[in-house]
Amino acid sequence: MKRLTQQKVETLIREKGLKLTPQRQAIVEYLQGCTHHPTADEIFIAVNERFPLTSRATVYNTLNWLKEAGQVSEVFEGGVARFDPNLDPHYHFVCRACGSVEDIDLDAFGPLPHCTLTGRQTVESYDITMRGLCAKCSPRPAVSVIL
Amino acid sequence: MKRLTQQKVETLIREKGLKLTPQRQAIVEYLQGCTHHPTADEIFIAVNERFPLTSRATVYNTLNWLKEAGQVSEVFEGGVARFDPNLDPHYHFVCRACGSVEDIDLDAFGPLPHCTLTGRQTVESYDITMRGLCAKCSPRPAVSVIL
DNA sequence: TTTGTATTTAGACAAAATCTAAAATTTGAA
DNA sequence: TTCAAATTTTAGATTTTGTCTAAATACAAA
Repeated sequence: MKRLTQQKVETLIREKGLKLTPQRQAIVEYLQGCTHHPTADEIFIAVNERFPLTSRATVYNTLNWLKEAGQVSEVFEGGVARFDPNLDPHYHFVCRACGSVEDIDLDAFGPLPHCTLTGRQTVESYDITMRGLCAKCSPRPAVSVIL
Repeated sequence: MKRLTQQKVETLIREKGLKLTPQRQAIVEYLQGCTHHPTADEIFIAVNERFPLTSRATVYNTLNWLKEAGQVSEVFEGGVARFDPNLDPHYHFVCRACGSVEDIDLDAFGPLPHCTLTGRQTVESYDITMRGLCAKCSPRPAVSVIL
């Protein structure tokens, strides 16, 4: 399971002659520890708990650089941009009730059928987004209880 | 091939006791004639060519109503909301060079393999977005020419 | 034509993201 | 350890996208 790491980011920063700042480290650490798909604002708030004067510009600059460097991807759901530190190829599940976004492993789907487009497009990748109700929001089957 | 139509929208408007205004008609006509996936602003500009004082609020209100009524869908690509008058189930292709969004017929893919999620989610639908280069942006194979 | 109600408009407002110039920090080298 | 150069950060202004509001207007039924 590949994921954004401090170490990898540090290497990339050094390679490009960029600077390792505490703000950048805090953003990466937060993303690394994330179990969900945070918005820029969630990241901004989290980083400000550790570095109270971090500006939004820094958060956006860092996120944009991480995107370009291929260390996070951006997922748009319901008009909201979210950031995804999961570097393994994967799909997404979005709950229509609570809006949560879950990662779905590639092999939940099995191999996709070969796809031939008629319009001479060059297909390089594809995303699949499943929609419905997440476990928490799904109605549970009634359970019999012996009293 | 199902598509948003004036007639269907008029029927829905009457059914709900809403009013048929020239602005609404202009928005629907524009969407109907669209070969691409316009943004709210493109629609705003197009409608204002015919009705110069149409406000953004009217455009957004109408688009939101059309969405609720199931007569258009909203596609988010690259952080931009686009509107889709194609009512047939379909997928999308997005060009990474020019950003254009094309509809891909459902059967370009063939039947999808059965998908079993382990997390007790209830899957109701899914979207597939293919990414790559569109026909215009794809490098063409060299063609031999007899001189 | 009249009337009641829905709709439109212009502009205020809000949220998300980008840009700017000045101040501060990082880093490599002395 | 100190210095200098370059990058980065900050705060706030700005832009973009979308929503909300109150007053004016237009639709549609009688």
